[in-house]
Amino acid sequence: MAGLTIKDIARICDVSISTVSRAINNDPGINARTRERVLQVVKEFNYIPNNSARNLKMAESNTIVLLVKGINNPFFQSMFPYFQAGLEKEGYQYLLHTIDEDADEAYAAEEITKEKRLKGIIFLGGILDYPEVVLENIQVPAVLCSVAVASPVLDKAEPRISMVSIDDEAEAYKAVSYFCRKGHRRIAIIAGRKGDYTVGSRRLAGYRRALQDYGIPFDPELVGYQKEDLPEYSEANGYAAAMELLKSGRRFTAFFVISDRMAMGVYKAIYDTGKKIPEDYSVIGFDGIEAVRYMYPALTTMIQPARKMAQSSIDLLMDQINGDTRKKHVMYEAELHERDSVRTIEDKE
Amino acid sequence: MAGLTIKDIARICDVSISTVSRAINNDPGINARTRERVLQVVKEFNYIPNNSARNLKMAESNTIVLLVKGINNPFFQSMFPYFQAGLEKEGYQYLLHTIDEDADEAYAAEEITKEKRLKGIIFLGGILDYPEVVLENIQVPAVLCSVAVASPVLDKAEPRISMVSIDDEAEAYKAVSYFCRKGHRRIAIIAGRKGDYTVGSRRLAGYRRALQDYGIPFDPELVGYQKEDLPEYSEANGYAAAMELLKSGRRFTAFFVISDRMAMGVYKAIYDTGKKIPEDYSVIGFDGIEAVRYMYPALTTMIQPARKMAQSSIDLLMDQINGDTRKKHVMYEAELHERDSVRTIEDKE
DNA sequence: CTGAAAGCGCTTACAG
DNA sequence: CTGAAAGCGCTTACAG
Repeated sequence: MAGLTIKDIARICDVSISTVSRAINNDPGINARTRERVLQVVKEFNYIPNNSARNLKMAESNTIVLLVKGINNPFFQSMFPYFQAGLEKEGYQYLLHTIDEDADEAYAAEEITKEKRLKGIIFLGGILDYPEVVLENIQVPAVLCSVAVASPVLDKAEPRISMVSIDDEAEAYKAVSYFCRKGHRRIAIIAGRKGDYTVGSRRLAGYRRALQDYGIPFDPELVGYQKEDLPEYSEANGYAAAMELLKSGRRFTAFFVISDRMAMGVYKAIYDTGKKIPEDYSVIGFDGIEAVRYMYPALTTMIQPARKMAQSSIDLLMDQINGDTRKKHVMYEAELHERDSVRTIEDKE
Repeated sequence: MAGLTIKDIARICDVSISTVSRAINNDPGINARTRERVLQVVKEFNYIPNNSARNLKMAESNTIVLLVKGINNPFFQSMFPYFQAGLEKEGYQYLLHTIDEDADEAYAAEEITKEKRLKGIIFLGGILDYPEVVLENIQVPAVLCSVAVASPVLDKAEPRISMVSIDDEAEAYKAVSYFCRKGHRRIAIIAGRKGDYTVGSRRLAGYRRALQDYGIPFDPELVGYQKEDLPEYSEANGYAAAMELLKSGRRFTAFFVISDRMAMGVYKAIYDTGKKIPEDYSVIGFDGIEAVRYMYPALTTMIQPARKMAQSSIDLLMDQINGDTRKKHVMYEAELHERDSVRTIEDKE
């Protein structure tokens, strides 16, 4: 019922199914006229080959999957077009495969690898506790992009997996140092969830190190953790965490917010308490998503080089596909984009 | 090389492959102890069945795909969690399949239907010029959600396809009428691209009808079309179109913007020209995405009932799966959410 | 309850 | 250049 098979086309054309297969796969060893005739029928009857059968039989396909955990993350979303264009330029088919926030990326990767005969796979987002064993299992060229991994794998000299990332600790350090240089000394942070051991904790660590280097004591009361019951890194979570800080009575002049979406929530919290940006509170975000350029005032934020990160991921994957077995770790720097949400505090204040 | 097959597991367990298959598929006709033993080995060796083989053989799977055109559309994004939760609640596997802006949704649908033995498919976004023939071809329960279709299919009495939508013309009419009741008479619109014959043109039509009903002459100079060279419905496009209007020297007091993301761009254009919202310009958006609640001032917008639309799509699909062949068309109303971006113009002004 | 066998729709050596 | 045949890894009647 589900439609025509290669057999039907063969019968109609009065050739063997081998010939039909060769025609649709552009096999060089086929008479041009025969190919035309078959293709004509294929078109006319709107025949579409069954990919499952194809995947089952073929030694290898031409597709690369981008396995995304966190489809709602606008920073990841901003990378999709780059991945797509880049992979297409290399001549590969590109398949976006999304998994739930609570799904197991390792299992998902193995599953899809078995189903399709992938040329390669790029992990975007998520956490991999034992990346080497996962990559070992899937037996397919792979690279991790913005994936949180356990640190042992990150041996600089001899990385055991290919990955591209930023140094979350260092970038958070930059942002907070900037605040310090602008004269801020009471700086709040909207961090990860309590107990987070990935990106959130690394950015928090950078925050603490910056404070220390500038001789500012760390005040646990100035740390706003994301709520468990609100979506992670969402506007709502930024709003809730900021509101709590704002209402705590603690004095501070700046918010370092570890995601741009949360920064949008922070803006609203500030406005809702009748305060102004940057006069009363300065704000720095993280990610560099498109939307925050349009906030009022435009958000100063740490921009992750989305395009470069996507391109590097593709490059590292191509290296592997082309037989270069050396794994590489590309670490990018984020860039503080100064816009209008941070003010300078003069000494006399 | 790609890992264990069912044969390997059979050999290890010293049973036939039939038995392994029954164990992993929870077939009732199998000895409980045998099943345990097999499952134990499956787990230990981390065996994952090949889905292609499974799809090829099985009469029918348990999966439903959500075929999305426009992965970057935040309104669609906001529906993902509802689709996921709803479909899971019904006991189905849910697969998000995304296609490019310039891909052919009809072809994609046929392709995936052949590959997997789908229980059903939901189209989200995109355009279907001949929906009946497409749905006829795929031979699988299907519903269209927010898909632009040619009107003939929309016979109210006897719809030939199942779909859920809003009435774009009527909703735009509502928004613009609201402006009129608030005393605005010079109202600009940020519309679709020139030549758009789908959502954009319908909302523009609603705009024109509202003006007419309120005795306001239509002024083509107040229509800002989206630029061809900027992403559709993006902040950047809203910014560019609004800026052009703002600099044209035309007098007007309000912007009806047919997408929230564009409204974000409009905000910035207004601010960049040194004007205020809503004092100088009032703004109404369309969609009801999360982010615009956090704009300053909070955007008044037409909220599409994302949750209900997702749920209805699921319900219509379930009806078909359960054998009800009657097609239905569910039309929802959007709701104007009054926030802070529209001011009242007094008579004397 | 279990196994041997057929077959899903393709691709790809192998002969001719 | 073309066809007959094997086989990818499963599921599922059919026997026993």
